[in-house]
Amino acid sequence: MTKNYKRYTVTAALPYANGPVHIGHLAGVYLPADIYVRYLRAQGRDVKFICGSDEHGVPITIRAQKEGITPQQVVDKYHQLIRDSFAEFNISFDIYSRTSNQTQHETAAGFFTNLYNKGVFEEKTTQQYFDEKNQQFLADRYIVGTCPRCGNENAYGDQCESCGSSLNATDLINPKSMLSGEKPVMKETKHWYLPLDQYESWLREWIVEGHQEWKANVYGQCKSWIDGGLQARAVTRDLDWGVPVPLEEATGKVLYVWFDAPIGYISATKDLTSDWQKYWQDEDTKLVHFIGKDNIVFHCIIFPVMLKAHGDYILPDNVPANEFLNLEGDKISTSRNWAVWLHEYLADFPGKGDVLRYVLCANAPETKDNDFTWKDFQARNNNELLAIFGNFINRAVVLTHKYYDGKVPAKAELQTADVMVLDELKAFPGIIGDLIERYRFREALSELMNLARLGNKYLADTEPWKIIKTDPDRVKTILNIALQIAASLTIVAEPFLPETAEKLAAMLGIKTDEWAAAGAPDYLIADHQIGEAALLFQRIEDETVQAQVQKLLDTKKENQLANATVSPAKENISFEDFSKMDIRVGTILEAEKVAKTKKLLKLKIDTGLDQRTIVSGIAEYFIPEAIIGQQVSVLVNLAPRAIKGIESQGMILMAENADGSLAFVQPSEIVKNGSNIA
RNA sequence: GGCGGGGUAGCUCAGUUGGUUAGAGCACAGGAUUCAUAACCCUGAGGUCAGGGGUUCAACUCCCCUCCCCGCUACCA
Repeated sequence: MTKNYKRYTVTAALPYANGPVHIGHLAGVYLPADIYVRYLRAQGRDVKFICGSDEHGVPITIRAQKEGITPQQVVDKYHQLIRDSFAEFNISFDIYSRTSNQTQHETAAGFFTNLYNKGVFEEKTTQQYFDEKNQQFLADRYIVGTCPRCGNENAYGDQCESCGSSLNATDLINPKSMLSGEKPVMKETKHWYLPLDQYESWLREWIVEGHQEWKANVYGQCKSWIDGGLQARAVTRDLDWGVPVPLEEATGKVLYVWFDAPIGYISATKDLTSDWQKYWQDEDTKLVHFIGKDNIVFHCIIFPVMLKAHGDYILPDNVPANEFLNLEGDKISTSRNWAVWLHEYLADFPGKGDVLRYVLCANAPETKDNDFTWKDFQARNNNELLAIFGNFINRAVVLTHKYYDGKVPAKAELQTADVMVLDELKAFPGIIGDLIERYRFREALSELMNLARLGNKYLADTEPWKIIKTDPDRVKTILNIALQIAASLTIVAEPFLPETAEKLAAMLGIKTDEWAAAGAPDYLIADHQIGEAALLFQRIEDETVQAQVQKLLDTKKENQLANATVSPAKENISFEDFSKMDIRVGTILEAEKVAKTKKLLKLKIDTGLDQRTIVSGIAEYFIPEAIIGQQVSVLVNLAPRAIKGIESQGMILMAENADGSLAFVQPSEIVKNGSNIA
């Protein structure tokens, strides 16, 4: 099973260049990848760490249009921002490239041509919606219209968020382009498809049988996709932003981003070294993709099929995907600005990159979604990094200076306690390294802290500050061993906390880059001079984290206000049209949640005319018991409709806030049920 | 709707192929100590392992059902 690889190619998911990166990106992908790579390097292994910005695709063109700039300007801006953020957190890519560059265009086009010449693709001509005003085909996501199932007027071409049904763009009533607001027309277009279905049995053999060691979330997803049957997927798209399809008949078409992006790993490697083929085409190379869970299908199914179809490439040995990180109980969301942005964190906490690395690794979403809170951030800094790690180093160094002018004392005869501690010390690098190789970074970090704990306990048990008065020679041994622990800590901490390790190495006068030296009982030789004690970590006060929480709440609020756009007025209607609507005041008599739905309440309403049942999508904002007795406005002559098998006879009028929350439209004082609203 | 992951101590999480009294860190309580950034060290309390049923000598672990959270369902880590 375990193969002895000669070298490693490690990739981290290409961040999409239409926004900055936040703690979720770091915790989910870049930090674990960086720890893995730093560890491999410290082991002296041959490794290339590859990443870059993903700069193509529709969302970037939309963003450019919104901001009134070119797509290139959009990606230039975010490419730099993202690259700098990673650099500041010491994510040690060997190259951070980008998919809009020349190498990528050539590589991706060449890859396509290779598969095309092999006859891999299927060609299909289909009808798609086309925006005549903007002269472009529309992705399903960019078409809005009325949902044929529930009547929601803001359903997307792929899904209605009101009733949850998944749709085809052609199902929508009154479709409109989100780009121009115009009604799109159907137009014929030809595309090339990657026949994933033809690779099903191969995928089954490769993953379902061959990679049962993959993480449960990854393996489970892959198996479910393969079992569920795969479909051919278009690899081209009608768009002018991307890698042009290298065929005469395909002018105006580009490669679809998911085909283009993973090839970015290869082209980035080309930009890094002329030796790139060794890292992609040699069976002795171990390929590992670090990604988030949303990317599993691309890295485990689609890209491997591309590589397999090409034939010259190796396949990933593992794809350690993480789950998602939440922030203070809510999903991280770029559009809602609910995030801790990396560039902002560093502005607020200069020099504390390692603290965030520590916290995000200790609480990484390795097996399930996790929550980042500022309170936890503070606690981990103060109670763990500072109290256990920093404090141990400080004690050892301060005592050495106090008794021996900062010179490492020589060991005398060892006692049982010393031997036991040295034995434990010896075991740590192997334990931690093994965990890293198994992608269990959280546990590896916790073992790192246990090493610091070992040091603290050793000092507490041997009490050199007491013994110095009675048995000074004994103290020499104790401090020698304490410093050996500190030295090993430096080395094994480097993958996790590179800045701290560097400071520590400077303090102890050692190097950090030799993993093999960690755990040794005599790494520091007698009389070696160490530097003055400097604090590795500072206490983080309550006010500091409170300010961060406040900042988060403020930006959320500001963002909400900014987003509270008023939708444009609809077309004029005649009085007759209006008077067709029969709106009455009614009272809610009963309310209960519709089983197995998130949003639906089944209401019984006294409309004055009758008592009727209405199903309303308001359950997320109201507790059923609490709304009984309230008066509401009811559209009573809306044609009945079955929702979840219950006939809904009318509609409750609601006012919707910017955040999606709802309020009843109700009379300011109690009126008789059945009163007309006109 | 289909599928995947998860539900274990107040909080964040471990728990390998079913096998004694279910573990760790943080928080909490008590003690000890003063070299150290009010830090360290020791001890303790704290769990119907979401709920129900089944298989078994034995179930957190395997099977079935129910509930809850998250995600995917084909371009937001």
